[in-house]
Amino acid sequence: MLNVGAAAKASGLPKKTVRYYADIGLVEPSGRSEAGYRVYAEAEIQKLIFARRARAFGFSIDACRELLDLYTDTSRSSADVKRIAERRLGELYAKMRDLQALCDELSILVEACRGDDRPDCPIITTLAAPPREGG
Amino acid sequence: MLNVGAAAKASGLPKKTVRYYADIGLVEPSGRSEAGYRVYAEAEIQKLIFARRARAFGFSIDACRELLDLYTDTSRSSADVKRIAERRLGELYAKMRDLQALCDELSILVEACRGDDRPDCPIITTLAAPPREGG
DNA sequence: TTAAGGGTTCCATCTACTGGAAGGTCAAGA
DNA sequence: TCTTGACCTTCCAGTAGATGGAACCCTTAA
Repeated sequence: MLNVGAAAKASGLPKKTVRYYADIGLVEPSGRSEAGYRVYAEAEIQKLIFARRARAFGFSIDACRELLDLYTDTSRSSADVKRIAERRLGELYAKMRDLQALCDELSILVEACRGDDRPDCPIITTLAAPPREGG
Repeated sequence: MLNVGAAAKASGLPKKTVRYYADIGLVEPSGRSEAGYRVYAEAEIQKLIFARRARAFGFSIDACRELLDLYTDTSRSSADVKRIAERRLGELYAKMRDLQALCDELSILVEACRGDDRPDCPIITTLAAPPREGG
C-alpha cells in the first residue's frame, strides 16, 4: 500500500496530478490511512499508469474514464474500445490537417519575408489584409 | 465610430471577444461615449481584424501583442516580425511531429483491434503495458 | 524537542475565451 | 409619456487539465 508520493513515483505522474485524479474521481485511492493519507493498492497504481498512458495519447479525461471502465470490465467488447480510439484518431487527423494548412501558409509568409531592418513585411501585410480570405 | 456590436460585426469577432480584448489591453477602443459605451474608430477596427487573423494563425495573445506593436510601428524591422513568425512555425512543426507520432501509434492499435464483442483488445493491452515504453 | 520531509485542504493561476445575471441606455411606436 | 426591445455596461462563474503555494497536520530520526 503506497501513499501519494510513492504512488506518484510508481505511476510516473506528479503528486499533484495523482491527487487531482482522486479529486475528480478518475482514479480514487483504495482508502485512507488513520491520519487521512491516501493509500493506493497495486490495482490503483495500474489504473494510474493506464490513465497516464491514455492521456499521453491525448485522450480527454472523460475518454480516460470510459477507457478505464472498459479496462476494469473484463467482459468488455473490444468494439467499444475501438470506437473510442477511432473517435480520438478522427480528432487527431482533423487537428493534423488544420496544423498542416497553417504550417503551409505560415512558412510561405516566413520565406517571403526578407527579415532585414526594413519595415516591408509580407507577414504584416497578409495579417492586415490577406490575399484570399473569402475563399 | 462604431460601438461594440458594430465593431464585432466589422471585425468578424464575437462581441464578447472584442470586450475581452479591450479588457486585457490587446485592442482598446478609441474612447467611450457619454453613456460609457465603447467606441471604435477605423484604426481600431483594423487592429481587431489583424488580431483575429493572427489568432487564426495560432499566435498567442502575447505574440499578437508583439505583432500589433510591429503592425502599428511603421519604422519596424521585418526581422522582428520574421522572428516571431519563425518561433510560431517552430511550435507548429513540433506539434505536427507529436501529432504524427500519435496518429501513427494509435492507428496501428485501431487496426489491430478486431472491434467485435470479445474482450481481447490490443488498445487496452497497450495502454496497460505498452511494448516499448523505455525506448 | 525539534527539524526535516512527508501528508492534508483550499484557493489562485494559467489560456482564451464564453455564458449569464443584473441593470443602464436608446430609438421607435402607441 | 410610456413601453418595448435591442442595445450596452460590469461582474462572476465556468471551460480542460492541471500546477503552485499557503497554512496546517503527521511521522520519524537525531
